[in-house]
Amino acid sequence: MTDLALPRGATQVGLAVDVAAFAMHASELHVLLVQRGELPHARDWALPGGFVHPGEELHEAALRELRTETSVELEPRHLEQFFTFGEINRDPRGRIVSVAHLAVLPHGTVSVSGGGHTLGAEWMPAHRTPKLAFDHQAILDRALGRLQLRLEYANLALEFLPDTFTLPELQGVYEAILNRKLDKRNFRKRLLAQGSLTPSGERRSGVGRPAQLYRRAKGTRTPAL
Amino acid sequence: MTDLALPRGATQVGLAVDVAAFAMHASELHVLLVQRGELPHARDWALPGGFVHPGEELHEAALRELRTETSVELEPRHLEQFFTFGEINRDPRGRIVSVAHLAVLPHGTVSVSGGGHTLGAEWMPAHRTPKLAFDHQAILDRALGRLQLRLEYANLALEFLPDTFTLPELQGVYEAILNRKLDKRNFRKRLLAQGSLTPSGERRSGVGRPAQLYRRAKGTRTPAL
DNA sequence: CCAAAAGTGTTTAAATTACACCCATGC
DNA sequence: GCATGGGTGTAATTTAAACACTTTTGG
Repeated sequence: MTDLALPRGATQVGLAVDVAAFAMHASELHVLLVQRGELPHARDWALPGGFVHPGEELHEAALRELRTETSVELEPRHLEQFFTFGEINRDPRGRIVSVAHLAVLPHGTVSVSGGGHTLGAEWMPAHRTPKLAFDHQAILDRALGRLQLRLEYANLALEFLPDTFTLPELQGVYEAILNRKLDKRNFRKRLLAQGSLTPSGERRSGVGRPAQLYRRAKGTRTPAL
Repeated sequence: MTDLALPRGATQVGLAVDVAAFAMHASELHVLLVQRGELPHARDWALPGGFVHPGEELHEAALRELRTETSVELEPRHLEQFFTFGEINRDPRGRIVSVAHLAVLPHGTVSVSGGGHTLGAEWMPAHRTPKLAFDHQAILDRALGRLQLRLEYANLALEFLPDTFTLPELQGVYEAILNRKLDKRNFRKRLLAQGSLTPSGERRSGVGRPAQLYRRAKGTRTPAL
């Protein structure tokens, strides 16, 4: 491999990543937002994101922005690129192309606080967010669409839950993402039939009858796509 | 909107597009390839593509590259971005991020010749291509996957055909893309049931019994996605 | 009348939907 | 013993898959 110069006329653009990071809280799907501390759009809420560093892969940049703009400590259980936003005027600072990523964080990722250049970070209900900076509402909409698609294909719902979980909890994840109610009996039938769950033997007590705990069956990791 | 400077540390990268353009020829799915005339990878076959110009939208760049690198005269009937390839070392000239596009050209787009910096352009069977430059085989593989997905969702198969077409022709498109045979009776049942085809009244004669001609039913344009 | 491709229906299996009551526990 | 949430089965409908022969035309 020879090292060659870029041809003349090759547009140099700012390369950024944005991350729509989802998690479940209180039976509702939440998305992680940060409050911007700088112009443009200072004080507006936005998806975490920023510029890719030299020598950094796209997914590494996505992870870094997630970690530094928020105090999220946990590794995402799923991370995928889903669309690239490149409209000329999407950012007033110049031509900035953003490769948007979808991330799933496990349950328990509750407390976040701002970091880096942000004033703060918060989990907000994904289906009703405040006005967002730039074209981030469009990015979020597309992320939600992709999330719903992935629910059917991959077992992506499992990534929202801890290692062991109950069937009503899993159903709650589906309902929060699809934004509609599902029939309990049909849901259980379908999920158990596909054989990707193993009963752990334990049960979880709370109010009402204790629920059977399940875990992901061996050899059913979410495919890489 | 204030005009602001890019922050320090913002990576500037070369922004490119590549296009996997498909069409049907002789009952086989073909992809449009160009033979490179310059380093790197001179004389290798590659997907048409190149750098985005300043002030040019991503899809405009994709269309321009398609037109200038090949002599394809027709408008694509479908064009969508499907993945962004950004690995650090995918191009020996430096950090070049390519937004890959999938295009569908209508039937009849037969003759192509090289243009611009290419030595030539050719339609090649999509499922068995020569060794390709850069990571273009990976791009093509992903394009084929996306094409198969779209077949189910949207009526993307119709975009491969002229305005009027026969059911056996349409089935041929499905079979070429899915790379397997389909049952004639079930295929017709399914397609006619979904009500997106209207018989034109005409028939097409050739060898054997003449076939009924159909056209796309009104109000069933392929969704924008 | 023969070759070639178009066209047509039925049966079976599988998947999806709708739907209502009993069970186990904590207080 | 009662409130709370967990758990279970069946019938009806829809959808998908398998499968072979007849029809129309040109030569």
